[in-house]
Amino acid sequence: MGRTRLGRLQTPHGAVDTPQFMPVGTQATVKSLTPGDLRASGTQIILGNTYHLSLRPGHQRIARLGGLHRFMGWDGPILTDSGGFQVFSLAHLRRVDDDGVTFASHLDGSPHRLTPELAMEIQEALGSDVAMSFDQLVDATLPPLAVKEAMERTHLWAERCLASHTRPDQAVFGIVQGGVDPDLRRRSVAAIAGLPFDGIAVGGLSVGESKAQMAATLDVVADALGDDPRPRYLMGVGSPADFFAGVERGIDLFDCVLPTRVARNGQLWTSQGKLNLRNARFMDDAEPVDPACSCETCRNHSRAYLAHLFRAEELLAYRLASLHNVTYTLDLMRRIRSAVSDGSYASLREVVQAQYGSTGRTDKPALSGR
RNA sequence: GGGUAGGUUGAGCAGGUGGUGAGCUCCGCUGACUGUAGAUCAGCCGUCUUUCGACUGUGGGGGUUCGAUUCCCUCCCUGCCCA
Repeated sequence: MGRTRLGRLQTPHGAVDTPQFMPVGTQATVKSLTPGDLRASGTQIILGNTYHLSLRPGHQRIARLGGLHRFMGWDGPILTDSGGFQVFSLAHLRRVDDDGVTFASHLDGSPHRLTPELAMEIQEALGSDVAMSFDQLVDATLPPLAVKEAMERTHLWAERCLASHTRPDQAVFGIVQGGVDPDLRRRSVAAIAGLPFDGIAVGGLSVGESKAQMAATLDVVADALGDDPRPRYLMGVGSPADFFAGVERGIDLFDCVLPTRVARNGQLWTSQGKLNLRNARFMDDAEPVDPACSCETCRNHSRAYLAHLFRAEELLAYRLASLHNVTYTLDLMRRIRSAVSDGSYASLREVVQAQYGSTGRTDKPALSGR
């Protein structure tokens, strides 16, 4: 179990039990799910996005309408990403300089500037419980010099984010970068953890590197952080198996689009592994998606029904599938928390690994046992 | 009954005026998806073969020709117009 830990994160909109998973609601909605659905799934905290919401509908508008919580009807905690991921995912639509990033809007091509100061201003206007520092995420397989340059820029931007932040009721998390290079990662932890952030995020992972590289990098970060008490957030992870790799290395928070995205594409996560409900074999399957699940989808509907809805491209397919996958994921996190408490963690990991594959061991058996 | 336009691989089409028709879109099958430009994308989708490739296929039958999807005859089917 290594560095596994349990905790509770306090925010102005409620507490969050950790380790915890945050469904992603980029555009002020976790796609296809209502706040009521999220509550029913056990969701405690969700994500919003600086870049998307500033472009549409505009952060000032959201502020005028009472802030992001009120705007979207979710009164629980919200963490907002800074737009750093879009520096990566919209690489062909942006230009980076030391001061910030200029995007050509993915909506209409219009120029849109994002700097550390603007990213904080937008997040303060949105009123999220946790704001993320503006960082530069790069492909870990880029030449070391490029990874180093992005990391150093991230460090400078981190200081500017803290310097410009004004809301006392909003936490700010810093982001560690440095690709998969152990030395860069250590330097990045030293730089970020040395600043008065409220939490420390690990960025730049799950972007194409191997499972082994991710685990090894998390080991390096965990070692470098030592007994730092602040919440630790592994950004963009992950799959059922990946949660174990993170939890064992001291991660408290995860977010990922995977549960909702794959749900919309017909992949359902269950206690029996993953199912692709578009497969012909489910057309006559009267079983619930997951007999072990008590979500609305599994209580009331069959695999055959969902298989039909997907084929017919009925909108309900996306909601029922997303509701189930989010429920499954949050149930899994809850099971992980209780397994850590009662000592059954190893057997839980074994079961989930068998269903969803390896969690990516490092080449050397680091952090085995306790 | 007369006239006219057609009949192409599950569906809908493209093409083809005597010399290699397996091209498209659906449908279907499978896979992928990790801080959401994603209810998306990719592969396959006549038969055989892992691949290369080979073979078959333009409504049926017949004819002309070295060679027919193309030209001729005939039959069948469909739409429309006339009676």
